[in-house]
Amino acid sequence: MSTDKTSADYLPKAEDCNCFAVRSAARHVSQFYDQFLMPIGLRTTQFSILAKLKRRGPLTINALAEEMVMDRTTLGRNILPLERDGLIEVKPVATDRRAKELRLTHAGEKRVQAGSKAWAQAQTQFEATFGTKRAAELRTMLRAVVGSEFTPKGQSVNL
Amino acid sequence: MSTDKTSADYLPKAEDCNCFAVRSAARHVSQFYDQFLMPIGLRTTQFSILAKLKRRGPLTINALAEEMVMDRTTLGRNILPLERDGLIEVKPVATDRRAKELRLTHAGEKRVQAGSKAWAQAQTQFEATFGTKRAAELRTMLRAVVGSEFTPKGQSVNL
DNA sequence: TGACAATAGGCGCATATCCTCGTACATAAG
DNA sequence: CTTATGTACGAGGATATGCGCCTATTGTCA
Repeated sequence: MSTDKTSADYLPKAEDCNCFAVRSAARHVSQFYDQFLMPIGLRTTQFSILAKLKRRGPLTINALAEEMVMDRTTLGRNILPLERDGLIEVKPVATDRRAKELRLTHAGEKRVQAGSKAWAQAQTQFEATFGTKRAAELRTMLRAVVGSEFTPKGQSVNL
Repeated sequence: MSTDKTSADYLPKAEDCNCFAVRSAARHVSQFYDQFLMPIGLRTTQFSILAKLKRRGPLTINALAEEMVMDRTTLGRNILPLERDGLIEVKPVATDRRAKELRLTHAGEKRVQAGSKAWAQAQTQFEATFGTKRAAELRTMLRAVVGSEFTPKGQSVNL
């Protein structure tokens, strides 16, 4: 009788939602890793940033944000506490006065060092429970997710 | 020659980190689903909350938080905009004056209805790209992650 | 019944996340 | 050289996330 009969009133279950699944898992895992990094004085996000800088060397905000699969403005804020605490330096790029280069300081290097040990403990304990092989499979899947372009909502990707 | 030689200075790669993997994927997927829900006036988290309430019926903050794999205080804040916009009602429980019951309003029901359609589009498009079967496998793995108790850092769970 | 542990939430603090709009600089077209 | 377009960030606004500390209430046990 009512007007809505096309799609009915389907109510998505949380178990079916890919978004909810990955978000809730992210919360769960983040809390776990955070417990190991907290004594070091780092959050998981901060450790990720520092470790990435350590590996890649100095990067601009845009470049780093893209690697982190993170919004540019998000990264811009996330580096503030790191800069405040003297773990990174932010310097303008000589060849392009718009850009800013992020570079690990000596203190930052030491913090990464300490964080790496804490991270290794978390990682080991995680995989002891979840399984090393399974964890590798999970990461492979998640990488595929990140690499996927779902063509947001503009339907076609025509430019 | 330096003093540190026990654990060497291993630097974790981002590709190996389970935490980074799930967090970056969560950001990526969240942004995608958000684009569909934005016209409805909902974030993914908000939609999750409303949909859960629709399914489970009225719940207390603690009960809902546990189902959402979310910190109690986080949920307590997340419901504020929903309450402000009249999508949910917050009432004290008669039998326990400490507890508060969250209940969908009529407007909330309609919003969930609209959100469900947007969600279905996002879900469909996600799985069209990522694969329905693969997505199901991924969710299964993520559920397992959430269900895992990694015995945080107190080693043993003795109480 | 009175002390005490346990439970339900609130609040402040700090970060994380992304969007929109605006600014400074760079590059290509004319 | 001037203008149009594109790029790198910043600021503001709003929600998301979790920890530690605090209050109110409930349940328990001597």
